[in-house]
Amino acid sequence: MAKTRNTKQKAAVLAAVKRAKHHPDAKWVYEQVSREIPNISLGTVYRALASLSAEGLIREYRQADGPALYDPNIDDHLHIHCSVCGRIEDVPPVEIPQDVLESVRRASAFAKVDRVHLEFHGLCSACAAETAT
Amino acid sequence: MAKTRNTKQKAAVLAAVKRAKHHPDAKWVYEQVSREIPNISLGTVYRALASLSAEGLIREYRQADGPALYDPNIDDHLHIHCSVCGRIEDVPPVEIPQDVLESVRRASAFAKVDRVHLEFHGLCSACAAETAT
DNA sequence: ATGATAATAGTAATCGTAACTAATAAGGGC
DNA sequence: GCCCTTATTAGTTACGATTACTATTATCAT
Repeated sequence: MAKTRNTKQKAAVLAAVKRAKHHPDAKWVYEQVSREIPNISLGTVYRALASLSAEGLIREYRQADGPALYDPNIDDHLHIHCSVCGRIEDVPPVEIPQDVLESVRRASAFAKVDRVHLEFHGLCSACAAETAT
Repeated sequence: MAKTRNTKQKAAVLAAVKRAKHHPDAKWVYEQVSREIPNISLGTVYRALASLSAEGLIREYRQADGPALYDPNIDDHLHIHCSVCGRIEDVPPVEIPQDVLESVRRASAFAKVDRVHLEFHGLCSACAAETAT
């Protein structure tokens, strides 16, 4: 909610993430934006990514292993990771039933359960085709 | 499956994790084991933790943010994180129905879905009591 | 016991990210 | 359009977690 200024750096970072066909990390974004603004600082990219995420224009996806990824798709969705090549695809959201959440809450003696992190892992079709040979 | 040797370092690391009442990280284990083996190397702790995890004697829990945690409980279970204090509790496993997994598989055009990472976030009772005041 | 070699201590290196600081540039008011 | 305040930047250093490297030590099959 703080008044944030429009800089060409931030605009370029946003544009780079939005045109990404995958889930880029900060390094990829830095390389992209560097073509346009050769002396941009890596720190600026990190700051822009954080602020764009906070503003809800992109989504930060903190994977368990490896760097944070940034997602041009801000609609509610989940991810599936290929355990061979690391490829990540979007999938529609999956709801955990309320009664299941309630049983988790009771088992843990927590006051409430307000967020569920759900991610899928599998084998993408490309890797499946390769392993088959 | 490689022949692994029994060293007092590895035994001490295993014992430290097993007696932990929480989900310790490598640093905590290092501090614990250092009392027993003062000149143990941090690298040795990391190596022992990795090898014990590979042998299935403990479980590695790679959280999205912060260091990897190690779990003395090797039974199938999940975790719930308090978003205020970071406390982590074990909870019983929750199954995702096969038809849901199948729809995820179809949506992603993956060949198969073989693993689901599921973690809960909420407010633990201690933090709830504190916020209430 | 002894020899091959896995594991160790100690250290340096790597990776992703955050923090710092002086210089720059948005953008609101005139 | 021109200031002026101050957010943002470039450039750099620092940091935490982890891995890699290397010479030395210690396990364990023979």
